[in-house]
Amino acid sequence: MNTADHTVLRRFANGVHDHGRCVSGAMAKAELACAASGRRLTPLRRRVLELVWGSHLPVKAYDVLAILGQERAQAAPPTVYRALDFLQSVGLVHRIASLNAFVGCGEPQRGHVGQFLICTQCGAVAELADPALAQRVRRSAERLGFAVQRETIEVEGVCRSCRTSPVVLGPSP
Amino acid sequence: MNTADHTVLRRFANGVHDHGRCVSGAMAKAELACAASGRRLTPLRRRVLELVWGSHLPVKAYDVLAILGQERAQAAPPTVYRALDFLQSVGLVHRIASLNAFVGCGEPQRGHVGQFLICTQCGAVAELADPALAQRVRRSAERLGFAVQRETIEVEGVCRSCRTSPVVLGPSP
DNA sequence: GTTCATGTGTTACTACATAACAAATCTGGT
DNA sequence: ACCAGATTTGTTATGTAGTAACACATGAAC
Repeated sequence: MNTADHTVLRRFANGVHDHGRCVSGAMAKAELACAASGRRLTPLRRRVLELVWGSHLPVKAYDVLAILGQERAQAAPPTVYRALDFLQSVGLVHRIASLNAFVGCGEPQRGHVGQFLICTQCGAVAELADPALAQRVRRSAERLGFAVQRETIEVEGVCRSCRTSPVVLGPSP
Repeated sequence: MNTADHTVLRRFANGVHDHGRCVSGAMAKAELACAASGRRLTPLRRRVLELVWGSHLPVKAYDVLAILGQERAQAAPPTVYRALDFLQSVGLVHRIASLNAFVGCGEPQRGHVGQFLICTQCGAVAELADPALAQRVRRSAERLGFAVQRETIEVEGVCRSCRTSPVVLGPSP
């Protein structure tokens, strides 16, 4: 669609799409990623990952907990947070610090620099992987003698579809 | 000290320094910034700003509350959060999302792109203003049709002084 | 099949943040 | 000085996010 698409790890859910395919694709990649690293994708962890992939919106831990609680009698905060910690450690989900929420990762195999675009209109989150940008951050920090371990870039703004077809909340005065 | 120093809005508190001057300087700038924008720097807000500037480490809201509670009988969470909201709106403090903590801003008058270096060893936070980097982020987002409103860049790593004189927690085995 | 590591259940708690309304204080106009 | 409206602060209560600690269960490895 444009020249930078190869850097997009996770798209905005613009327009109608078969979200079931998003989910099943993500689950398949998750199986592979876990198998490759010898980690166990248990039923619980699998289910939590599915719930995080429930939409293209970031998902709150306690929302996951609420749904999980309907499905199994025993579900407490640690149940969810432990699963999320695991999924993060394998690179299957990311935590968005500015939202206290989680999103599924579209490309768990690739490096994770943590670049996110957050639409303030529809709430959807896209993930980028722009190595040049990451490199730019690294150099800027290293000029000050700072050794970078992890970069978090969270950009708020309005996504394309919300710009072209903005949500109207009521008649303008 | 190096060619990029003009981009440093807030330094790591490396080595001994007269922190009283940091604070008094910040308070003077705060008075100016508020006067310029017609906002009121009340005694309460002033005191909260001083407490945030208490060190070069990020400060938690409830730590501010604890100190404030010793000084005045009436101090509840809203007391602190309202003051912090005000100070943020004037650009006098920043919130570090990944830490749930606050730091004073070294240059309230200048644009605030929100670029932070967080040392995982000593906990100190530096603030940068690298317009080229901000521009790079903006362009990367705009290629996807995304209109940037606010950029948050929080980089974890090890600062220069912690690299050169690392904190030793015990004898190495 | 016993052992050890890993995963999950359970209870309790700590930390972070805001809603809603009441009281006090400041500001500008007369 | 006085009043009216706006802003700031006090107060109570509640909502939201995340973790500690320990018990129990399950899996893999020998």
